[in-house]
Amino acid sequence: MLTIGQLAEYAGVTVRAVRHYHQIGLLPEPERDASGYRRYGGMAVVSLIKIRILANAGVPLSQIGQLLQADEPAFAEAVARIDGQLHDEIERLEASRKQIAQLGAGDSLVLPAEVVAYIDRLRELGVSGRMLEGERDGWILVMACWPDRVAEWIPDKFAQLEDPRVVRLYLVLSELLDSDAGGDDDGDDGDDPRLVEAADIMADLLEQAYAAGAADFGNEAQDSLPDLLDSLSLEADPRSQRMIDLMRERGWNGWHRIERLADPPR
Amino acid sequence: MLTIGQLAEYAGVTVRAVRHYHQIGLLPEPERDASGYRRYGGMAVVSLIKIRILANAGVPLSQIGQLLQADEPAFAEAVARIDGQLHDEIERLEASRKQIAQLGAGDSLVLPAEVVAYIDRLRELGVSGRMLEGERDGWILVMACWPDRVAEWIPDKFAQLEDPRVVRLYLVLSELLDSDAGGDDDGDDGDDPRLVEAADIMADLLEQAYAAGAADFGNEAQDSLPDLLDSLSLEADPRSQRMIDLMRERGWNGWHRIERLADPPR
DNA sequence: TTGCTCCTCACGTCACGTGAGGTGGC
DNA sequence: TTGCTCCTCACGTCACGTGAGGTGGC
Repeated sequence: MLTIGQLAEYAGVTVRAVRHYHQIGLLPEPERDASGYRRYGGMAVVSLIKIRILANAGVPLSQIGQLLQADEPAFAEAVARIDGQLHDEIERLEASRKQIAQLGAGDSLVLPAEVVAYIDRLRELGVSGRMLEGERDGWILVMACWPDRVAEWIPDKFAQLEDPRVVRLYLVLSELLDSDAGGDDDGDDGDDPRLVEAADIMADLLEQAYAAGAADFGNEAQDSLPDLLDSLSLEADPRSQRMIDLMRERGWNGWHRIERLADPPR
Repeated sequence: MLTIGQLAEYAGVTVRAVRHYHQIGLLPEPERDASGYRRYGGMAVVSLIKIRILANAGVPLSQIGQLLQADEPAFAEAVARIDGQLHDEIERLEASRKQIAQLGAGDSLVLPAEVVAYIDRLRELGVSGRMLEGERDGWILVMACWPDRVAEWIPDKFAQLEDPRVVRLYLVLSELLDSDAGGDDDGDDGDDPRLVEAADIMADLLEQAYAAGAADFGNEAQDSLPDLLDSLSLEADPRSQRMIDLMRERGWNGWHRIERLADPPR
């Protein structure tokens, strides 16, 4: 007859696990010897091994008892169900593997291929790592808010890259992000000339789009996405606030949610 | 700005999960609005999505914070490690699938192919389902105790099946098991003739083996396996006790652990 | 005004892990 | 005698779930 430790070893579980199975009534308490030790027979080994097979398959302990009592057809049905769940779980883990692989590669994350291609194109154009991270985070946000619209927007974004001013804008912002957040935070003695250049280009582009009749600049009426993108920029780099101010000076309100200010800024 | 419910929906988690991440410091507490509600920006959505990707990959929440702070090489290394763990987990689940499939098919369980073949052979010879279950449980026990010796024993077991008496023994025990445990438990008024026949065959076989010089009948000195097999039989069917008694009358002690009694039973 | 979301405790769940304090076996 | 196993509470862990009781927003 086996002690609890031997039983546990045969079945490949801990002693505590065996005691736990007793507590919840999954494994019947065996008889005790003279000194109060539990003594197990062969049946306990067999039961415990079956319990572990089901538990390893993810079956809750609360169901294993009934399962081992069930008759042939009921048991076979349950086994088929468990097998299906295992299959699903394996697929979930395989999808998860792909996701973290992307996460490790630095880009894409959960992003669709078009967006990855767009970010890759930016990299080719010389946009820096920090800026690419910002782009990626922005697209993650876009995917979370409007997953269905991304496919429509991407071609426009590619087309815009044909304009050298757009590329220049990306590169200037790149440089800005890479230059560390700049000595003191509060001293506003003169703007970084690159920030000014970025604002100038931006205003220039918007002016042209406005003249061409682009009424809402892709801002959907009640959607929070542009606001979220604004807040993302602000959280990523406080200098975004200054950028927004500069845009306001040039007659534009907001950065991602864009409105033409009718009057010059007050 | 988003409420906690909107944030949770974008990231595909529960509101409670978001609050939990605040509690453990994984996601920073955002500012509150006038009525004390949390208000989130775009950064929170991005952070939450990254957290979920890592959590879904099985990374403990307690590690995710540091992971997202880590620099490129450290992060890439961690991702490689996580990917390896996912790979292992998938393999574990696939092995588990095979095990429960076997469990569903009724036989083998964790048994090696030779044992499965032996049980299949018994089935062909007409051994009943209940008896086969007993055999299987016995072999599970053997695997738990002496996994390495099974391969040596199986050829002998097959060879024994060439002897018609061995087959007859299996069939008689089969019939016994299938006939329900027999009216009253305590009334020992006359043995089932099949039980007597089984004991006779068994004694006959042992006598022959003893005469041929098989000294220890495969019983290893201090091993508990034969005792466990005895206890398994006893637990599976109380009539096993009577079988042991009958064997003792015929000059043999034990059933699976077998000793020749020097003298006739006292 | 009704229903929905939000808030903060705080206990519950699942499958054990991990001491705490004590006794038995070799 | 020492070290190892066994015993029974009983609290801890992990990632939330689930009310409990109350307030704010539309």
